[in-house]
Amino acid sequence: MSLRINDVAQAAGVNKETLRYYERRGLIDQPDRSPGGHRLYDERAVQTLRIIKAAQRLGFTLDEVADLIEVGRRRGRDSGLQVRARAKLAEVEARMADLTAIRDNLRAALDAGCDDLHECASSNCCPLPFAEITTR
Amino acid sequence: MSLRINDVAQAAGVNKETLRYYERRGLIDQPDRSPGGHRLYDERAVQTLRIIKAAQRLGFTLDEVADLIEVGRRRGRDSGLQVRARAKLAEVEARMADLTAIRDNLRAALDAGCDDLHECASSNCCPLPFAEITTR
DNA sequence: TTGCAACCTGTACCCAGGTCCGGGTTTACC
DNA sequence: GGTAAACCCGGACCTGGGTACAGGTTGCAA
Repeated sequence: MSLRINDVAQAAGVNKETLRYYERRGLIDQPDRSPGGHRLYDERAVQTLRIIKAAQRLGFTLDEVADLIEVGRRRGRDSGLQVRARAKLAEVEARMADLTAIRDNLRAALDAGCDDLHECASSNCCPLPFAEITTR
Repeated sequence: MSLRINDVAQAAGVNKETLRYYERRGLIDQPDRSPGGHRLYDERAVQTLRIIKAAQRLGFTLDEVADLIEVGRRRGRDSGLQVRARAKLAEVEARMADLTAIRDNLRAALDAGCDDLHECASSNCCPLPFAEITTR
């Protein structure tokens, strides 16, 4: 009653190449094999994929997901998920602050009716920040 | 009274390889050359670089910047900057909405005290969205 | 005139997160 | 037992925005 790579991929909504890729990266366990070498998965593989995808949607990279799975394995109190989620939250908020600044600049450019970057760069009444390059 | 590649790069706060790269990509004009083939820039090159960097900070890709410069060149009313800025604003706002959802999920996971992804995935009281994979 | 910094070209490499390809097995069904 | 679909593996390729390197000129000054 085992699943083959394509079954698992479809059930989890990913490409089957992605499973082999995650296996290479150590994100999912090496599955059993048929006598001829074909991968044979069980239901838990689907769940693991869902977990990986959920963590990615929370903004974790694959390396971070691998780490989360690793610490989850050798459990005891505090798997570290809380700590990592707090750090990731701070990252996400920082990224949102960046985007907020970008959005405000775009809106300012729209409100000011900016229509030519060269003109804006040479007149100093344009709201776009042309000078702040070296400071970032 | 011409500037060499390193002068321009330093004035604009970028790597000099970046100038050659932008030249290859058609973002900056081919500069004059010395008899021996060294690039000779004028002041406008520095301004162009600043414009490129400002546009990047507004979230435009290099291809989009190339396009903005191109339409800015053959002017007439409406360089297209307004239209493009409006579209980019919509993109930025969509990205912010994504990040808002991510942030809210992270906060929910923190509030719920989630500590193990496998446990969360199998109990259905966890606020993390494990099922929404195929829908995106 | 010699020495060395700065420059030239073309190409390879970096990051992440996959995707695709080719040539060769294996499995499943009729 | 034949055949087509599914699978195997290793490696190349993709996007974006650069950066690094090798091996060969040029520019400028002491």
